[in-house]
Amino acid sequence: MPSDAIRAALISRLRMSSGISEEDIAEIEALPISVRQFPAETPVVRDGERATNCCLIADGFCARSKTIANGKRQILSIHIPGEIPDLMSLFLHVMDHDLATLTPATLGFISHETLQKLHRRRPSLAEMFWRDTLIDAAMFREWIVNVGQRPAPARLAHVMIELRERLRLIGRIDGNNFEMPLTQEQIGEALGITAVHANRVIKQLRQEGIVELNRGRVTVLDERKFQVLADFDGRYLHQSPTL
Amino acid sequence: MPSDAIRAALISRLRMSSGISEEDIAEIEALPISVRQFPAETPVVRDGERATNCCLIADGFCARSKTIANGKRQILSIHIPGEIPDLMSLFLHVMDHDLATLTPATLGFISHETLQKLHRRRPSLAEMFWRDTLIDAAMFREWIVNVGQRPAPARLAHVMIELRERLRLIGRIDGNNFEMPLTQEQIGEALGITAVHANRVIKQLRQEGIVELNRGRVTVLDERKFQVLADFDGRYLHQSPTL
DNA sequence: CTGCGTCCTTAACTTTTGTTGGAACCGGGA
DNA sequence: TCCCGGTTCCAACAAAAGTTAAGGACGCAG
Repeated sequence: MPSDAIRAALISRLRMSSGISEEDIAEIEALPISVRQFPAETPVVRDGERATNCCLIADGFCARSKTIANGKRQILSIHIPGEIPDLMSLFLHVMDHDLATLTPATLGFISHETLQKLHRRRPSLAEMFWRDTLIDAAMFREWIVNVGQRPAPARLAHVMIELRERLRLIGRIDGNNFEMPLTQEQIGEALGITAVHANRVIKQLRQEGIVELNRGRVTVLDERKFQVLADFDGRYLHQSPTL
Repeated sequence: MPSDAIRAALISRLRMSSGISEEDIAEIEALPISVRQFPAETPVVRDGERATNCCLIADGFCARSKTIANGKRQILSIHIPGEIPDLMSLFLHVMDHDLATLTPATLGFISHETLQKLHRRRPSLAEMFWRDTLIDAAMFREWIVNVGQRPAPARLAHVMIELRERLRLIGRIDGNNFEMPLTQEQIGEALGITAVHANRVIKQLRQEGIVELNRGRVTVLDERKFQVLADFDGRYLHQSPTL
């Protein structure tokens, strides 16, 4: 993948979420980015490491997670092309969680130094990136609510719809189905339940004719039931810059 | 409370978490802040509202929360003097959650306009505030892990220790006990369990001689057991600016 | 094509947590 | 002082989720 295509993903997302000027686009197009390929299920940055780059997803899916003393793991977020999952490392130098690929992925790395200079040169871009990290935090807040208050089937539906709405923004929805490349083990880790229970819940949603999950692909069977179950209100994604 | 004391709380916290220059301190001391008193259990900003100010806690405790369709409420964070719980509203104009007082509180309001201008004038302060919102996000991540992966007693212990470590920074620890002004109902909402179960857990920790909870005050009975139970690693609080 | 490993699937059983309903306690105001 | 509302506390029962164990599907490497 050419480095231009990578920038395009970022620009199109910033345009959606914040509105971006021509000058700022030019700045991003001039950004030095080094591209690397990663296999599936591979760590990108680890908890405790000192990061010196931020990582832009050009292609593929990533996830952030934390592992606690007893070995249990919690997935904190799922990331899609155009996002910068570790932008926080710019000011929080030592990582407090892991970032890893879910699928084979193409990642572009931008050095902290480059970004710091860019911010001083163009405060409007700094604010845009700041806003980006704030949306990240808003998604964490909703994730807390999901894990803390919703019953397991609603949790699953909610995570699915959140992912779908974000994929929609980058034009990655195909009719009534979309990608969600997690194993049932990982779904459990995202929802705060065991893999066995995740399987029970998936089975239940399939039997009730709400949603089908097959080899990393979600197919919605009954959109109305799906939405009612998920109790989804997308305001927290802050997808419109004017709001 | 004089408006100077309010600024002092903020400055001392920024000094701890980011390091701050004399010029920046002068800027903060010159900031126009309007002070208001709030009774306990009173909303400050509501989900869906458009904020035009950020709110600095001079005295008292606040909490952020979200309420879902079935009426259940999840507490997302607890805030103490010196913090700006709704800094995110600077760029995410419509609130996606509630902010309310827990105790009677003194709050200082700074207009978004003032802050925006300040950032353009002093990028170093902007970065400090940005870092502050990133630490906020780091706390949300840990909160997800807490609610998603730890058994209820560990959840309670973890929230307690997090609060204690933050209170320690502002010199609000008194021997082996500290303030945590939540009802059992609210503790349940913070941990993602019912009030009845919260009561069971509190009783259990008391009977095991680990920690005592009485009218909004926590008394640690066995520090070692307490820490083991909580599985607390404070790195995510990013309290040292050098890291 | 065969064997191996990963993931999915299910069942039986245990533990944790939620629900309901009620009693005891406590502080503040009439 | 006594009452009132909000907490705290508790028990009995129900529901949700965790644990353990095992068989089957599937893709891939040899």
